[in-house]
Amino acid sequence: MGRQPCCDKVGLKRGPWTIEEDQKLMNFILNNGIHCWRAVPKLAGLLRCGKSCRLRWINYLRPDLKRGGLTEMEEDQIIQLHSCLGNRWSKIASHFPGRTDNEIKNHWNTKIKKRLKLLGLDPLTLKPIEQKEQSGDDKNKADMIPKSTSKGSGQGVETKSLDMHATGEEPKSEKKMEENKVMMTWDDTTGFLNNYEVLWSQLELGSWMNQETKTSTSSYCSSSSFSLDDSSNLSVGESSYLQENSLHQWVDGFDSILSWETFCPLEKDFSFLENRQ
DNA sequence: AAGCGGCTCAACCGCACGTAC
DNA sequence: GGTACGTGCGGTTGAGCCGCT
Repeated sequence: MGRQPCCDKVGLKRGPWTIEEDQKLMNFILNNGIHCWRAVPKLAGLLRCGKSCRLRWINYLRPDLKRGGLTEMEEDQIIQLHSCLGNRWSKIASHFPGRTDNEIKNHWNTKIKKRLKLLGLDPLTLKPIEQKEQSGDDKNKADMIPKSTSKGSGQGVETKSLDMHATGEEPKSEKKMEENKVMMTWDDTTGFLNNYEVLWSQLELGSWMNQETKTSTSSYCSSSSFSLDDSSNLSVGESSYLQENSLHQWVDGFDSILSWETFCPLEKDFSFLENRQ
């Protein structure tokens, strides 16, 4: 069969977005909402493909984006979520309101992965890597390890089965099956998280993860983004659902026609656009 | 000051998925 | 059920920045 390209690439602009393009896109979305990404560039007067517009909006223009680096606590949560979900960046990102999958993916690949390796842990499985791979200088390791994490390296500790870890290497045809494994019921998830906490506490690694942020799963679960405590009357699923929905509602809200004047109070959120060269 | 190498992150690409017809 | 289409996702790339020599 073969799929057609998402757009006719002939005559379309690529590469970095200009301020004018950003403003056109933002103006259009804020005034008209998002109905069909494919139609957006045409209607907004942009020489970009819909995909490119979507990416630009999600990763950069969305007013609810959090700016600035990820905190240590967020990093710890990412590590834990990654151990559960594997490279499902969008799912991981859904637990961090205002963060994008791209941002988290980049952060993982450039920083967290490196840090875990220096700790002697396989970033995919969190299992200890062979000793020989650890021969790097320890001084640098110490620099990479957060102050709260310098307690232990997890060396020689056999991690119990964390088969739910996606290795990121399984064939995509098995994705569905894998999804079924990961998409546990929320009750299962809660149970898993409890077990996971026990697991962490058994690992020396757990101790460094827990220290400053108290990010065993209990604190992880009481974080703002994945809260059991904050929404004690809600199941984890419900609270997570609410968080995801808040964004959907936010986007849907634009369907009810937001004028540029309405948008003006948000101006400060977009000041970065003017500050760019 | 210039050259170099490593790092970061925005953006692209290709494939998978969901859905309408 | 098969096909076409729009969207989402994850992997990868490359330009620009920064620190070091």
